[in-house]
Amino acid sequence: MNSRTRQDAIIRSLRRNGTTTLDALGQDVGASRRTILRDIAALRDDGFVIHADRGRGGGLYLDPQSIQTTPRLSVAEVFALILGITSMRAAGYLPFSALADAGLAKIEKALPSDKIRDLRLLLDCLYVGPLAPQVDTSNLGEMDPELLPAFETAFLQRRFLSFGYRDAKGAETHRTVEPQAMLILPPLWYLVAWDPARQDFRHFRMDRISTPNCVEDTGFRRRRVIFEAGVRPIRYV
Amino acid sequence: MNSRTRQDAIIRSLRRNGTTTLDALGQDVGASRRTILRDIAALRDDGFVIHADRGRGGGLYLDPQSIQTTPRLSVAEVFALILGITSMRAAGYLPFSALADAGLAKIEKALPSDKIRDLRLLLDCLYVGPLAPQVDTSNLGEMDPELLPAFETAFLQRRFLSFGYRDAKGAETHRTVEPQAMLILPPLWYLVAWDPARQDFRHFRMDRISTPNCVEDTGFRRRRVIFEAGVRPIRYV
DNA sequence: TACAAAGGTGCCAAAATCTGGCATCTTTGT
DNA sequence: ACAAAGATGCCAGATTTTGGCACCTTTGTA
Repeated sequence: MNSRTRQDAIIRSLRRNGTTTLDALGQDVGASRRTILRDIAALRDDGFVIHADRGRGGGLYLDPQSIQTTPRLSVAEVFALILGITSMRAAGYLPFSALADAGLAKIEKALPSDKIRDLRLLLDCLYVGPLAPQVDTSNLGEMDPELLPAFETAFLQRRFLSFGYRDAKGAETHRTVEPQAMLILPPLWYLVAWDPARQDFRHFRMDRISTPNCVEDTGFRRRRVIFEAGVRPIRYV
Repeated sequence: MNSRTRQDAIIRSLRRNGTTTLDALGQDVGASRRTILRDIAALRDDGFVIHADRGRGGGLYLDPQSIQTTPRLSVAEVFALILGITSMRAAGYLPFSALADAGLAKIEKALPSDKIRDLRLLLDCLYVGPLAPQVDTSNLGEMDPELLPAFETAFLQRRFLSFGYRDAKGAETHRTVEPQAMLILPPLWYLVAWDPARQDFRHFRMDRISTPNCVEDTGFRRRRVIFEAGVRPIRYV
């Protein structure tokens, strides 16, 4: 059993038993006291609030409120995710039928780890607050058409993109990045890109980007028929 | 560098370079040829379609179409997730303001792994098809009120729940599970529960559940003030 | 107040896993 | 025919994880 699986088991055990002891946990998940302690430290580091009472009659238990304070997806957000997918599908946004009758099966498979920790966190407490009757998606936002040509070239020819950027604090910087995707968080557009200088993905608000232009061929070569025919269309939705 | 990070680096390198060789990849991500091969095997196992041409003039490259056939979230679904969250918030569904101006920051943090593989997959190709102008979330579905009392007791008192279940093929089974959450995938309700017999989480469509009742105290003990005051409210939204 | 039971920490050796190198095989363009 | 490129199996070394131990702190109770 790897450490992730064991940590999931610990969370389940805590949920199931309410309050337990280190030794009982060890018995339950089949690991030593020392390992359980290490895992609990890791889980706490991950944002799980696990209370521990020392002394005689002490024990370990999950904080019922912890879900609201973890850095993970909040319950409401996960719920929104699921509802989001479903309603998008219902409205014809999604050409796929992956989520049809399978319930959560696809979502389970889709989430990065094979066992869904965040869904498990969701399970801890379902409270989403009052629901409004209708989702309003008007004003999805628009991209400044002046930016389009440079972006289109960058994406289609897989070139680096260079531009000026004014961050949230108003500081002006110059970036050269590998454009990866365009995202809309209505009403704002974002460029998602790999920044080689910072060795990380960064997100740039489109309305803060100025004077973009392509600076370099990234060396992408079309070698196979599949590439000849399959240069992917970039569509700005 | 751990294997996850290295595999991400491999995917990026493949994207950036179009076609490369094992040795070039090894140079790029700083690992041996053998390790690269192992990682590529793992990535393929994970659903990435990585073509390899043997022989002189061969090379490795990502299948541009692969994104549509992986078992992970499709691009459109990830997009729907993001749009879903945002529009839910805009409509007042979410009491939190976590996603306010932070763009994807919260989503990044929230996803199970510290670096978001699915988002990276999303980055590989952004194509969501034509968008409908309006999301329709009417008919969110309702729960059969006859089921409520047993479920309420099961959740509030943390008891096992026993019921008859007719699966998708019409087969009738009897289940005894630990109820974890209620989910709505409009218009359907689901019970999410840990099935001890199967040692896994299972999802049960509410309309396929019959004669539920609580069968056993799970041994949850209220030991601390925090539990006395904090028995979490289960609200059926 | 002493004591026992519970969580917490540091350290080290054993166990498990990961990595790199090597030999060898298969495939394919020239 | 040959060379270049991917694929596989194996093994030893490196790295990480795990378990055991000693010892500490905290706290309810006799």
